[in-house]
Amino acid sequence: MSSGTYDHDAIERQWQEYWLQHKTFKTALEHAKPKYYVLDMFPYPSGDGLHVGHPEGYTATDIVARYKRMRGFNVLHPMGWDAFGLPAERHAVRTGEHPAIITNKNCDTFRRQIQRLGLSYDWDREINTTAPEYFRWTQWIFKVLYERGLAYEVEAPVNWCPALNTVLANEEVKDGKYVETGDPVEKRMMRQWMLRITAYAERLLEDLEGLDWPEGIKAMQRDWIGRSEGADVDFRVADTGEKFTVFTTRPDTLFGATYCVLAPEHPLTQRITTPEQRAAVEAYVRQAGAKSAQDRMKEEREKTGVFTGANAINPVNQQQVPIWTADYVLAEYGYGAIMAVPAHDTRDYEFAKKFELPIVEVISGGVIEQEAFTGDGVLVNSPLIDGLRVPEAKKKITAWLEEKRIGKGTVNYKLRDWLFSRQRYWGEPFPLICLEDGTIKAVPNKDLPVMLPELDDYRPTPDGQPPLARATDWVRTTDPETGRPARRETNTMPQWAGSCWYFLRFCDARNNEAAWSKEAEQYWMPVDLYIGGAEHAVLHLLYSRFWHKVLYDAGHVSTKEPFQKLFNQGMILAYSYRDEQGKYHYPHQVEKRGEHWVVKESGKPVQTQVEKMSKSRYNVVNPDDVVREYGADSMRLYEMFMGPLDRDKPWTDEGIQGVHRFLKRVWALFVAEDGGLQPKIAESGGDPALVKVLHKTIKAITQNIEDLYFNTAIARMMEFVNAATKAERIDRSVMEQFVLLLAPFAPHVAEEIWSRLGHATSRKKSGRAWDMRLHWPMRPGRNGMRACWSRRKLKFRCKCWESCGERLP
RNA sequence: GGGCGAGUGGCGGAAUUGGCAGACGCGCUGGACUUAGGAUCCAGUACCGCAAGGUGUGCGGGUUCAACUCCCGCCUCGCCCA
Repeated sequence: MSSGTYDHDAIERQWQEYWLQHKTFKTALEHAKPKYYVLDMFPYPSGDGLHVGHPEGYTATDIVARYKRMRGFNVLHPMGWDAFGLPAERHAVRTGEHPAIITNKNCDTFRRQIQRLGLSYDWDREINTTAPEYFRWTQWIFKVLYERGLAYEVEAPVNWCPALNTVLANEEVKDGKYVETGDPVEKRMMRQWMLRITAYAERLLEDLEGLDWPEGIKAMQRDWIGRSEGADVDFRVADTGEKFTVFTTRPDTLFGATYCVLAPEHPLTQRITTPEQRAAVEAYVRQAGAKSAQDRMKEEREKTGVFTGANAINPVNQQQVPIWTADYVLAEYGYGAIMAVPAHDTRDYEFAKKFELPIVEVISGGVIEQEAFTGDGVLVNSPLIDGLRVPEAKKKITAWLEEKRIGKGTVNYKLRDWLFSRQRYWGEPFPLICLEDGTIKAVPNKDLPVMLPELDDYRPTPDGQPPLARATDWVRTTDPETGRPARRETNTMPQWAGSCWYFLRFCDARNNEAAWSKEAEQYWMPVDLYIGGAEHAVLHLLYSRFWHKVLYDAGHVSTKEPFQKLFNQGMILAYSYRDEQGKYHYPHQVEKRGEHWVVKESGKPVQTQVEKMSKSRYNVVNPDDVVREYGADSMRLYEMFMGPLDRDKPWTDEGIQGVHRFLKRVWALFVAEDGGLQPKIAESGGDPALVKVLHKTIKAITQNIEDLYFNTAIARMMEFVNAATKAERIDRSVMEQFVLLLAPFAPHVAEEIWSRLGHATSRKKSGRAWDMRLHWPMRPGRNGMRACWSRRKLKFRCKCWESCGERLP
């Protein structure tokens, strides 16, 4: 290829083919080099293909990966597919086709699209969570959890969606409906596998401290874990032998407790109800069962509840207070029972007002005739602790309760154990069997993976059993130790399972003997930089951290935390055009006339706004189209140039044209119309001013990449090109260093120019040729303008770095 | 209601250490390329004003020689939690 025009398509295809063929980005353990592990949140390969949102994070990590390689790091930069999941299963239910077929097809599409972006992944490490050689180890890790007592079975109330015949997670249910389809969801008791994540609550909270994560994400995790200090207090039920325990964060307000509330599901609720209240309580309990936890907790909701007829005895003053049942108290939180202090708790206050229950002030400072006072103040009406302020009062009353053995100081967490089973086909089977006597046994490691059975019909059974129950021959098995008959577990794991440990598999992705080798894990972990969307702020990141800590305790990994630095990219939005009837129009169907946007054909006015991309808004940008028209380099550059990585920002076609023009100017700066080098690039005698510009550019871009400020890095390159375009004569060495700066951002055009500059890249190792992928330009040291980037003179290079006042890699 | 974040030209954004506000790009205006321009190149472009000059970083106050940046109070938007 020696054409003088910038043929992005030919250039990009040529280099992509070269990289793949030569496995240019294949990584191996190299103990002599410092390592850098840069990871993307791997995608679910949906049938829609890649979205322009995906490459934003991928490009950012790719720039960092390429840059770190140039700085002498051994870089682990892998990609894979989080491929279990509901869409493929729905497709299977509809068509009767095995979900692996559509899944693999989608993976192929994603791989092709991702490779077309020139991302420098080590494809020899590609993984797929649905591959038996992968989920074999997911099952193995489940066994680690199981054998450490962290997996257990319960009959639990679950969100059951009759339309889908499956259980849903709490976060998948809103207003009593499945968020995806709007199908109604009800509570149902069901045998479920749970993971004891609550056993790790304290450590999950504590270890957030040392992580280089956005503060907002840490705050969300802290909030999710929801640690609160308080006290367990025992209340006796008057005239019975019964008692119940409440958890309160405000033991200082015990003297203000004027009633108690049991959750409708609390075992005592029905037992203590007096005959005259029975009918009302039973009706109420039935009603409450139909509501979701989220709905019940809503503050703006009108409080409801029923008196049980029974009274409790307040342990601090022996006063009798009525016991109510109300759905604003959840069975799952604390003990499903509270002492109500209407004077100092907003929800109790509303409840007391509505049902005319007494309100007793025990902390001065508010106007309790008007509203609950939740602030700090001085205790009143509380014989043991009068005159103290809230924190001291808490301490003193807690000590008193402990002394009297009617309570104790405790820590409570909002975090619940993790509901880990799904009644679905397309997930990892549990490596468990159940003997006839009910004993549960783990499948021996040598028999892993437990494969999914082949089915003709992927629906649940008519009586509501999971689809796996259809495979009767598969379910019926024998205990490998004793030969006795046994049954397989028919639930499967949730989609989160595979993504909880994929970063470990990448360290040693082709290992058939173990999930990973100790050597590889110790070398590569932890992940140095993890980039992905903020939608995984809590669940994926918390679940992964939990598994990692379990693996750490079991001696399988050497770091307490998996992800040292986390960064969330923003969303890519797009302009949408909607007319007065609310109908959306495609961007090519509208135009701007004067100040207003109208539909081209009809002249009807449309409103324009920036929104999330979606098919229904007619504003989706397809990466394939962008790459075809402008090339992968332009796409990469534009996604980085739009604005700061962590911010939401709108896609515009003019914007990508702008960076495409920039690349054309870069090309023209090096390549003359006849395809030869521009004559103004000379061995010596170039404009000395440009050397200064170059050094400023090197400094700025180096720092910008370290800080992930890619938009300003690109602006600096544009400034350099503007200056270089104006110069009459430029030193070849200056131009060469500029190409190196460009390379992580627009690798195809940079490699092409590099080879046209006479460097045959890694194709030959003699003469001028050295690998541009292993050299980052540096500013010169004190004693001169000579660039110091010789690979052979590593020592000299290090010295130079120091003289620049910059840190060594 | 609570927490976090943001508010700068026509637009995306820069100034992240208190030190020339508006880098860079888009758009727009004018010009060149002896045809065309949705190609390319050159010049201009915060606002008001012919100009001299004046005004400007959501609003109101404050600290400072100096404030987009720090402090206090408010408004708007976004996200998360309730």
